[in-house]
Order: sequence, then C-alpha cells, then structure tokens
Amino acid sequence: MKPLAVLIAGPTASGKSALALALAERTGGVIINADSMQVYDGLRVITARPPDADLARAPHRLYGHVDPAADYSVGRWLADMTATLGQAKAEGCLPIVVGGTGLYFRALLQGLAPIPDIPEHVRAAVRDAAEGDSTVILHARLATRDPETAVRLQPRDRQRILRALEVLEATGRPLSHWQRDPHFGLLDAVACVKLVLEMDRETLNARIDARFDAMMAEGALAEVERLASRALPADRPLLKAQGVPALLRHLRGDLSLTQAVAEGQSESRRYAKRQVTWFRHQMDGWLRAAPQDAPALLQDALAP
RNA sequence: GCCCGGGUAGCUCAGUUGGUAGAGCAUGCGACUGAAAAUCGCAGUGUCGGCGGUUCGACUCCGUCCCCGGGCA
Repeated sequence: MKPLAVLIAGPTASGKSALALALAERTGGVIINADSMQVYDGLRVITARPPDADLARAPHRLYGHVDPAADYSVGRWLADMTATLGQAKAEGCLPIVVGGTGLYFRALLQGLAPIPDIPEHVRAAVRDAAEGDSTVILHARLATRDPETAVRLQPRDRQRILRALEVLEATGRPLSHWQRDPHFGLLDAVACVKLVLEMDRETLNARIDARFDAMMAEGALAEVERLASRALPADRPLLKAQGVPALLRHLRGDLSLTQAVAEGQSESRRYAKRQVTWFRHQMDGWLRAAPQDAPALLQDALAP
C-alpha cells in the first residue's frame, strides 16, 4: 500500500535536504520542514534553509513562515502540520517530512499531551515569581506541588522546571497528569517510511566545519547583523541557533571572526552529537542509512 | 656561549614547606512532551621533558642532558 508519508531525520549537515529534494522531484511530493529553526524567517543562510533554486524544484512547506519575534513551539508546529498534511492529502502529494528536530518527529507520530496554551500573563507571573530564586529552590517548590514531575527533572533544569510550574499555575493540574492523558500522533507510524541518515562522527564533523565556512562565504555574518538590528528580546530561539551567539559576540567586538567561526563550528558539532543520541535511543523502528545508500533504500521502501 | 623564564590531560594552566596529581575548555556517554539548533546529567584520560642522584618515599630537592620563549654577548 501507498505510504502516508516519508520521514527523513538526520543530524545537521548530513544531507537531508538534498535527499528530500531528489525524492520530491521523483515522486511529485511536497517537502515539509521538521526543523525548529528553519521555521523562522530572518536567518536563511545560517539555519541552512533551502535556497530559492531548491524551492523552484519542488513545493516546500513550513520554511521561514514564522517571524523571529513570535513565540513558536512544538505545539504550534503540530498545528501547522495538521493543516499542511491535510492540504497535501487533498492535493494527492506525498508528504516528505524532513528535519533534525527529534522532538518534532516524536510529536508528529505520538502526539502531545493535550495541555492548553499557557496564557502569556501566567508565564510572565511565574517567571517574575522565580526571578532571583535559584533553580534548585524552584525545583524544591515544584516537588511539593507536582512530585512526580519533579522527580523526573534535574534540579538545575530551569527551563523544564519553569514549564512545569506554568502548567500547574495555569491549569491547576500537574504536568505529569496531563502527560498521562491519551494523545495521538498525526500520522500512523507503521504506515510511514521513516529514515535516519547516519554517518561516522569524523565525516560528519568535517561536513559541519565545511558547511559553516560556506555559510560565512554566503553572507551569514550580514544576516546575523541584520537580525541583531531588530533588537529582539534575548530569549528568542532564533538568537540561539548554532553559530548565532558567537557571531553576535563578534559583532559586539568581543570575539575575533576566526574565533567566532571556530566556536560556531564546535557548537554545531556538539549539537549534532545530541541529535545522534536522540535518533539512536528515541527512534525505534526507523530505517538507517548513509547518505549514499539512502536513495536506493527509499526507492525500495516506496515501491514494494 | 652566558643569564633568566618555562616544559604537568587533546589545549591553557594550577599544584601551599617531599607522601605517585587537579581546574577550565575541548572530547566521550546519556536524558529529553509547547524555547528542543533549547535545557540538563555523567565520565574520563596523564611514563608530571629524558637520564641519574638524595630520600622509606620526588611533579616537588640536587646533577646532567634535550626542547621552547626572552635577554645579553
């Protein structure tokens, strides 16, 4: 039977986009982004968003459709995804979901706990209340109200602890309870062709370094400078994309360009490691292939 | 050639009167439910430049040689 969709994951710089593009051309499919940074407009080069030449060769969805000032999240992405998959189905196009954000793929296949959006005033209130308190204190506070979640969180993981406190505050119900509620993904995993691109670390690291150099040559610094001129709040996700913090420091004069590039490269290498860890342990049942073997593997999987 | 300063983890270095070593960074491993390119946890590794000597015991003291940096000739 015809697959519902093709899912392509892989660490940064592993060649996902090229593979997806070739497949889309061959099948008349639509490429859909599953990368948490490529959804943003503003830093096309340094987030490795496909260039216009690629966009002309196949339809692309959910790339650069979010303003960098906006609040985006897995939840928003899943909502965008619902519409996008519906549209692809209506058009009879094979959805080719490609990206490096493991959490997005998990949400796509397994769904998300049905937690309502946390109102902005609640988030602000929780943050204000936490201001000045050490993360360990916040963790202890969470432990008295939602012990189950507290046990699962590291006492210094401020981001997740604040999230748990927000959910509690906004809904009056512990995060752990919400997460136990039944929820379902958008796609049936067994009806999808799922592939993780793999290669040895040494090769991947070399590709990461080379790609960062190429990005610099394509004007990464200028686009970062342009974004910086918008003076966005420091907590905006796009400002934390690989290489951006280092280039911002260079623009402020705190770092030489050479150092900034080296730092961007090593940030990217560390990130790739985290991705590989996720793919290794959180993606059971996915096919694995080196980039050069992937096209043939996909061909087999699609034409049984 | 002489005089200083230095040679300790992959890198930069610390090492309190002698008891076989440590911090940051880098690296490796891992966690992951609305910021996820985020956030967080765990772990190393060393012929302490070589060779001798003193000592129960030397990264530490002595001798000597090698290497690097600076100065003087």
